[in-house]
Amino acid sequence: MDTRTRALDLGRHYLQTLGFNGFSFQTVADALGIRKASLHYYFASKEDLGMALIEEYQKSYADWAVKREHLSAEEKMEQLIQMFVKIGADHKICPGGVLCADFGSVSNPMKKKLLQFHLGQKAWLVRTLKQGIQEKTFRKNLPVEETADLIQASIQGGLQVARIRGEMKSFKTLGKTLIQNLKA
Amino acid sequence: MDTRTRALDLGRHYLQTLGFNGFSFQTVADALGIRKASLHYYFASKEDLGMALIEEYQKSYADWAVKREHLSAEEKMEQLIQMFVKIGADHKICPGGVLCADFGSVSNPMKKKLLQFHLGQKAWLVRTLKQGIQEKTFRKNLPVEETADLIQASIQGGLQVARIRGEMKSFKTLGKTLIQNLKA
DNA sequence: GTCTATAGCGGGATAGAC
DNA sequence: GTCTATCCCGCTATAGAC
Repeated sequence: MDTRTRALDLGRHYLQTLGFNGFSFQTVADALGIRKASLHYYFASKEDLGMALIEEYQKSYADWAVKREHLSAEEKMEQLIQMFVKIGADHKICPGGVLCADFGSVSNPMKKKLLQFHLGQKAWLVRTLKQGIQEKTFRKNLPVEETADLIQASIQGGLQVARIRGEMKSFKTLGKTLIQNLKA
Repeated sequence: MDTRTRALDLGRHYLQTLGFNGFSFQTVADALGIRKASLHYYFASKEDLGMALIEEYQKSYADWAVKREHLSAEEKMEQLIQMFVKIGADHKICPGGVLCADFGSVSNPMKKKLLQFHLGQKAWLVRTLKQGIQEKTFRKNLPVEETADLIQASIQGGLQVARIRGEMKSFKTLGKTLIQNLKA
C-alpha cells in the first residue's frame, strides 16, 4: 500500500478516536514511520488532510452503497446498522459525529464538505426508506424525511454514548428498535 | 458576578461551540479581560477547568430538574426538549455530546466524571418515563431503558446535525416525534 | 520521496513582584 | 487577585540537502 493511502487510513483512525483537534501531523507521521515534514509532501496542510479524509469517507460510503444496490431495503438498513456496530466495537465513533462536534473549530471549506457528506448520507436513507415502502416491508405512512433524520441523529449520538459507556449492547438494541419501527 | 463564575460561563460557551480541544486558557482569559496566568489562580490546569465545567453542568441540570419536580411527565419531557432547542438556537451542542466526541483525547478523571454526568441524565429520563406510565399518559408497555437510550442518543446527535445544517426545524420535529412515540 | 533543520506561533504552566 | 516574565513543549509549515 502506498504511503498516501496508509496516511489516509491512519488519519481516519485518529480522527475517529481522538477528534480532528486531538491528533497532529506528528501522530500520523510517527505511525507511518516517516518524519512529519515528509507528510507535507502528500498533504500541504492539516486542513488538506481533513478535506481528503472527508472525500475518502464519501468514496467508501458510495462504494458500500453500490455493492448493496441489489438488496432489499430491510437488508440495507440492517447492514447499515451492522457497519456502525463494527465502528463502535473498534472504540470509534462515526466520522460525521466527530466532525459535527469539532464543527465550530474547523475551516469553512471543511464545514461545507462535511455538510455535503452529511446530506449525501441522508439522501441515501430517504431513498432506502422509499424503497422499503414500495416493497411493502416498511409502513406505508412512514414520514421519510423525519425518519431519516431520526435514524441519522440516533446512530450518531448512539455511537458516542456507547463509547463512553464502554459497551455496545445498548447501541445494538437501538439499531433493532429503529428497524422495528420502520416495519409495516 | 465574580471572576470564577464568569470564567465558568465563558468556559461553557467555548466548550459547547468549539469543543474541549478547540479553546485555550488564552481564549477564556481574553474574553475575561485578564491574563491567562491569572486564570491559573482559579483553575490549576485546563483539566481542572474541564472537571469544574462538568460539575457545573451537573449542578445546573439538577437545579433544572428540582424546579420541575411538580410537573407531569409529559410536561417534563416537553420542557427538556425545549431546553435543548434553546441550546441549538445558540449554535451550541449539548455538553455531553461535545465531550463524547472529544472522549478519546481527554484524561481518565474527566472520562469518569463525564460518564457519571451522562448516567445521571439517563437516570432522570428513566424516572420520568416511569412517572408518565404511572400517570397513564405514556404507553404502559414502554421499554424505559431502551427508550431513555434512544432519546438521549437522538437529542445528542440531533443537536449536532442541526448545527451543521444551520437550522433547528428538523430538531424540533425530532423532539415532537420522540414525545409522540411515548404517548398511550 | 524522504530527510534535517529551523522558523514562528500558541499552548499549558510556574515563579515571583505588586 | 492580577500582573510580568519566562519556560518548555508541541504544533503547523517551509527551505533546502540527499
